[in-house]
Amino acid sequence: MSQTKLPAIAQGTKRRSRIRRLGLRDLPLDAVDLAKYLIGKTLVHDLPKVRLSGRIVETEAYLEGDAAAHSFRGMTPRNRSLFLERGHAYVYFCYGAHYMLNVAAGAAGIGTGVLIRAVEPIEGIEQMKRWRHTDRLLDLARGPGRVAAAFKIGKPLDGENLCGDGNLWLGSAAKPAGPIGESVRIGITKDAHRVLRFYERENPFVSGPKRLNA
DNA sequence: AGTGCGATTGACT
DNA sequence: GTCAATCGCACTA
Repeated sequence: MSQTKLPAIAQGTKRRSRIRRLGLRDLPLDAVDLAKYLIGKTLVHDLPKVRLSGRIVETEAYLEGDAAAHSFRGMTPRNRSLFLERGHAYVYFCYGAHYMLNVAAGAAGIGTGVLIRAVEPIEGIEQMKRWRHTDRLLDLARGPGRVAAAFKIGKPLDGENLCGDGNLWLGSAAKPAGPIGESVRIGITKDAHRVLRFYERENPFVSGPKRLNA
């Protein structure tokens, strides 16, 4: 009796169970804690024919009373998803060309969140290459606009609950996160001195200038 | 109704 | 390294 030949479906089940969906209770309440917590966790987008997934390797926190946060001047039609309970997606369109994915933080009514700035691709790499119009693995999801493009994230996913049973979700870490680095946030002009950017050190999929990634 | 600008990217000197 | 593209939205009037 051979044990080596498992049915394909059983192998698939076993492989998939390495990553479990994160629930609301898994997410720290505080935006800074959440930004650090998400490093190393998995971002998954299940499309009809393919699963896109990757390790989150760079994040930024946006807080209450933070002039750089979109919520600074209160709720508007654009930023309302940022005020949802933690774990919801806030997808924002910027520079006339790029979408960016945030994970809302805090309780409902609090406009804080975490920007996903870079992801190390794991599954669906061929599709990501096609959509991103590049074969360079390192460039697929290095930068917030690229993350959204590689993972096919656009306005329709704004407000999605990433801790529910939807197609876009957060998963546990496939591999534990390495040492976490900190720096100021990239590309902002207000409250620019605050150290609210977090990344996995020595990971080549992290964006940003070298001086910030020491 | 008009204006300014942004949590960026890709192309180019 | 520099720089233009591009457009939805918030703000002013």
